Amino acid sequence: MNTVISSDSEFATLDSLIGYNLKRVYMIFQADFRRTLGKEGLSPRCYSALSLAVQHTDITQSELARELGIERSGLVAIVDELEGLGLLSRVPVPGDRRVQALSPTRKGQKLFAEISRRVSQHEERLLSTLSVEERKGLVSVLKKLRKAYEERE
Amino acid sequence: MNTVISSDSEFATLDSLIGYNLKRVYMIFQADFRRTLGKEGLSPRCYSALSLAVQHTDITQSELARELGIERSGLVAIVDELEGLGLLSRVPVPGDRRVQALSPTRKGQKLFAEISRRVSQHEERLLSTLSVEERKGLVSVLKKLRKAYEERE
DNA sequence: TATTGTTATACTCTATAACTATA
DNA sequence: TATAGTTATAGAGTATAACAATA
Repeated sequence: MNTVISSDSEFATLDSLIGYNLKRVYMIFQADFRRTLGKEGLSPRCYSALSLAVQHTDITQSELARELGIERSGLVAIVDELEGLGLLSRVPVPGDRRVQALSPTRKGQKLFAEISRRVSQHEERLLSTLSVEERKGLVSVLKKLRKAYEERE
Repeated sequence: MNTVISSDSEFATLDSLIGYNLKRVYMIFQADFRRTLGKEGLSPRCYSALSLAVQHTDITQSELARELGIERSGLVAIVDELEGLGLLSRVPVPGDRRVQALSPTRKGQKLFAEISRRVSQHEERLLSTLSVEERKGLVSVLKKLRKAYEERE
C-alpha cells in the first residue's frame, strides 16, 4: 500500500489560524462600516483620522500618522480629503514652520458627532451575538496584541 | 460662559472600537506573515487558497471563492499564480465542461507542508503574549462573528 | 544632519460588469 | 435562463524613495 500524504490534521487548518480569521472579520467590519455610512460617507480611514484630530486637537500630521500606524506620506491624501470636505484645517504652528497642526472645524466636530452615533450602531449590530464578557475580552486581547507588537519595535 | 463641545467621552474613543482594533491587528499579522515567508514567498491569499485546495482536493473555483469569501473573478489571478508556480493544476471535470477542479501537485503539497510550519511559528510568535485561554477565546469569538454574519446573508 | 510635509510610483487586494462556453 | 470561469477596469489602502523647506 502506497503512502500518500495524509488528509489528517498534520497542519493547522486554515480556519484555526488567527491571521485568517482576523482578515475575514476585518473585511466584514470594513464592508459594513461603508454600507452604514453610505456611498457619500466618510471612509474608515478618514473617520479614524478625524476621530483622533477631534479628540487630540492640534495634533501634527507626523503625530497623527504615527498614532494611526501609517506612513506620513499616506496621511497626506487623508488630510487633503478631510480638508477638502471642510472638516478640518491645516494651521501653521508658531515656532516651527515645518509643522502643520490639524484643527477640526465646527462642521468637522458636528459631523464627527453625528457619524459616531451611526458607527456605534454599526458595531453594536455586528457584535450583537457576543456576550458582554466576550466583547470586553475581544477588545482587551486585540489591544494586548497591538501593544506587544509596538513594544517589540 | 459659552458652551463648547466637551472633550469628555461623549463618543467611543477610536481605541475602543472593535473595527479599528481589528484593522490594526490584521495589518500586524499581514505584514509579519509576509516578512516570515520572505520576498519570494507565497502571499497570504495564495497560502489560503493553496491550503483549502490541499485540504479539500478537487474543489472547484467557484466553491473555493465562496469558501474564501471573495468573488470568483478575484480568484482567477490567485489560481493563475499558483498554477504558474506549479503548485496546483486546473483539471477538467467529467460531466460538466464548465467546471475546473483544482488539484494540488506533489510540489504544491510539499511546499504547503514546509510553509505551514513557518506560518505556525509566525502565529506563535505574535500570540506569545496571550494565555491559552485568551487564544482560544479569540479564535472562538472571531469564528462566532463570521458565522453570525454569514447566517445573516 | 535630521525632521515635516509632500509627490510620484508601485503593489496588494478587492469589487463590478460584461463576456464565453457550457448547462 | 442560469452557472463556471474569465477579462477589463476601477477603487481603496498601503509602502518606498525621493524632494524642498525648515530646524
